[in-house]
Amino acid sequence: MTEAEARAWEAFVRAYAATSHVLERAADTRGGLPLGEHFLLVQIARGPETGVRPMDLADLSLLTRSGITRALDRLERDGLVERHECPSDKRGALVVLTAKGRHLLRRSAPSHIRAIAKHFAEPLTSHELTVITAAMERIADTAG
Amino acid sequence: MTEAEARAWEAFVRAYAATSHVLERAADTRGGLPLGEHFLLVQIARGPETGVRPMDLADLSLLTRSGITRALDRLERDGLVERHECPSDKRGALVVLTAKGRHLLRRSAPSHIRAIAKHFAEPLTSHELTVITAAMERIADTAG
DNA sequence: GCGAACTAGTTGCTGGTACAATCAACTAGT
DNA sequence: ACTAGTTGATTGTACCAGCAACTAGTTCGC
Repeated sequence: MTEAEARAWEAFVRAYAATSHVLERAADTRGGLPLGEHFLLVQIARGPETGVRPMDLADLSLLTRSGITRALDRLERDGLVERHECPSDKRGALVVLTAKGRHLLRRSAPSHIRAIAKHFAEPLTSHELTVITAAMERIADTAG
Repeated sequence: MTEAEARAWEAFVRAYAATSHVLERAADTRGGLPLGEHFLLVQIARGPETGVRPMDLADLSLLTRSGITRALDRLERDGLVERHECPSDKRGALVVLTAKGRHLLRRSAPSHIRAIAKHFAEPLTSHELTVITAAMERIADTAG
């Protein structure tokens, strides 16, 4: 590994730590959803009407299967999602947003988006944005 | 925020999650140091001979002050670092590597570096590497 | 069909992190 | 020097994540 690569890695790690801390705090002070839960709800909202399999959520994937279980427990306890039985596979569940979950997601999204724009996107040129998107997707796919 | 920005953010988060998981596992199976502790030891090794202030470590910064305290507790318990009194400010401590810590860091670094090269740097072109370094450093500095 | 291998999801346990409160030491204003 | 306010570091508490072990349902090979 070259010196330049090491420097890139360190900058990458520090950038992630800095932005995630800032966003977490921003969400917290505005009564919004924590980063992880927001991400999860977005994935569920994007999925088919019939629901999303927890396993697919794990693959997407910031959490392991057990992490998904606990996160869904919390979201279900708070009435934001529901688990339904999967007709084609009785082991599995189908997770869907409740009306409350959909509503909270819509209400929480704007400030979340503003925070990302301010702390992540704004410092970047459009060329950097393009390059970063391609590079990050490649990294995520090869590593994941 | 534009669609492109949202996509960049999501790719960024997923890339971080994927690489950090892979590296953590790689370090674990080879008996190496966990990511966070490795990072911490590197920062301490880089610092002045006289030692590094825990607060500076927190600023660098993947952990809060309290996180640094616990992490240093573990490292000190394992004999990798020592806390000395700071002569110029008696509230503070000066953290230095022990011989054992220096040795373990040297032994752990190569596989760590190989893993970063393989899962982070290798998928990138040199142009991407340059762009990413500059962009990530800017993000880390503006957010942190 | 029927048992073996596999997969989806959950749970006990352990370890790590943040937040808030606290203590001690430094700094400035009087 | 005395007090007020700030800063470096530590501790109590609660929460969150991963691993490994487990249950239940599915699929494959014979």
